[in-house]
Amino acid sequence: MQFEPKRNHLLAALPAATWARWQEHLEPIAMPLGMVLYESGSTLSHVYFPTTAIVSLLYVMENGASAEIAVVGNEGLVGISLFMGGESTPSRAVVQSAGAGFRMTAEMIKQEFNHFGPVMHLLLRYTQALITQMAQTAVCNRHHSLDQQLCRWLLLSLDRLRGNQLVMTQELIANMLGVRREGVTEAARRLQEAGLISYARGHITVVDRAGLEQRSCECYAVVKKEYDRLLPAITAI
Amino acid sequence: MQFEPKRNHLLAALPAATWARWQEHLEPIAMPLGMVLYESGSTLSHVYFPTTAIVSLLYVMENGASAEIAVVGNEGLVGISLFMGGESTPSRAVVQSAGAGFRMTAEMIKQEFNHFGPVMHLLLRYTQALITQMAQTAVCNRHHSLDQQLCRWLLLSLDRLRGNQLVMTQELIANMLGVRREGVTEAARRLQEAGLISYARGHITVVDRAGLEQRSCECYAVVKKEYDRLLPAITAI
DNA sequence: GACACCGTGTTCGCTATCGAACAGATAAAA
DNA sequence: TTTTATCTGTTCGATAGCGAACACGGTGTC
Repeated sequence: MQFEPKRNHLLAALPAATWARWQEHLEPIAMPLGMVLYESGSTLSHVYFPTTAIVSLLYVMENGASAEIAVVGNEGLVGISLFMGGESTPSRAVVQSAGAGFRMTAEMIKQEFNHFGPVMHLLLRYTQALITQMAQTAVCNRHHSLDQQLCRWLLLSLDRLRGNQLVMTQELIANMLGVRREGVTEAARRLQEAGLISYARGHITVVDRAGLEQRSCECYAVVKKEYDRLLPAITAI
Repeated sequence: MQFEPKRNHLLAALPAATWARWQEHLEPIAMPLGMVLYESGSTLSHVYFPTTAIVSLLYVMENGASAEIAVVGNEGLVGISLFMGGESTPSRAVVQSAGAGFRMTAEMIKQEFNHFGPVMHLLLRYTQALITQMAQTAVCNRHHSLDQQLCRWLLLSLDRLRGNQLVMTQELIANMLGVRREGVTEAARRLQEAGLISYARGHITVVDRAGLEQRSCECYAVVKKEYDRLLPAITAI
């Protein structure tokens, strides 16, 4: 069931003719936790359309510390640099929440992007949404508290999953946010004490989603609104 | 002289045929300090190609605090959302260093983007470079000290100017970086004591550029390298 | 059942930055 | 020339997050 392409919103939004053309070129692929879809600077061989997996775009610094730049789930695709023309980026794409997806060869996606207007415009609108997410990440990193950032992060992840549970250790979250694990522990405790989440050994359950939204900074709402605006038919599915 | 279109690297990189077509559609425009090219959420009427001006893409928070998302000078263009398809973005574009540039109507740039391959690919490669800058801003905001960020910021600005002097108050820099003015004062004093810059009432002179690069975090180099890679013929001009 | 490991909880001092308040200095305006 | 506005320098205590160290308790393995 997780190998159902239409669970990816971009694939679901394709015109019928495009979809017919693509179907045989989409290869189902499992995405286990920690899988690296591309490395910093490496030429991409495929683009990936997650259906149930969540992928983090991370920058890993020279000293090994890391920071998440954006997150991609079933609303989008991993590998925009293929059609943007750069073929690679200085970041790394890592599966943050195990699941599945589909992939298509670099050659095929470039051809589709260049020859068919509707595909191009869909992919570019998605790219703009992704840009907004990156920009807001920069703002959030500058101005907001760890508590707020954790709320934002949980909400972004939740939007890309079914259900209200995340399989995710605090250590992993800390790596994504680019903070210490202890900081996440304390922030998570505060959220738990406030009755917003409950967690145990790598399983976080969101109890009060509205509460999370309230405690989050404006960044989550800005990003969400922009995705809805730019990809309307899609997020409605 | 500042109304010389070819001082903008994107314009300079256009194929001859394109250039011939564009010439009469480029309107010279002065860009005084503080001029707002577009507001958050507003539909853009033009794209701007700075020649001597520098433009900051800023996000302004609900409480009035701000953070720079990226900076655009004569290497690029302001208003990518026009051809990306969104028509607006949640950020604001403000002239950070007075100068001049050219602009083209939204309609014209969209038409050019959609009908002519080389233009599209050039603009998309530029967009990818801009994306890298945003991503690196997020990383820098997370991990690096104010001193390092100031170095990065000075270098980014310097690359977009002639000479080695910036007309820029510490207050303004603080707004861009999203920090307090006092913090910038102290960081600037440290840089001055180290013999890297000298400044006086809104005029900063870079004395030792190599020193700045050394003291800067890796973020500057990553961004620079990516611009050079994605827009090679251009930055060589 | 014994054990090792992993995920989490908690503590310590430390530092960078914040927020606020005010002082001095230089340029621009009257 | 005087006045005013702008820009920069300096100080204070407060605070969020860091880095390191270690304790606790489930879970899976042998």
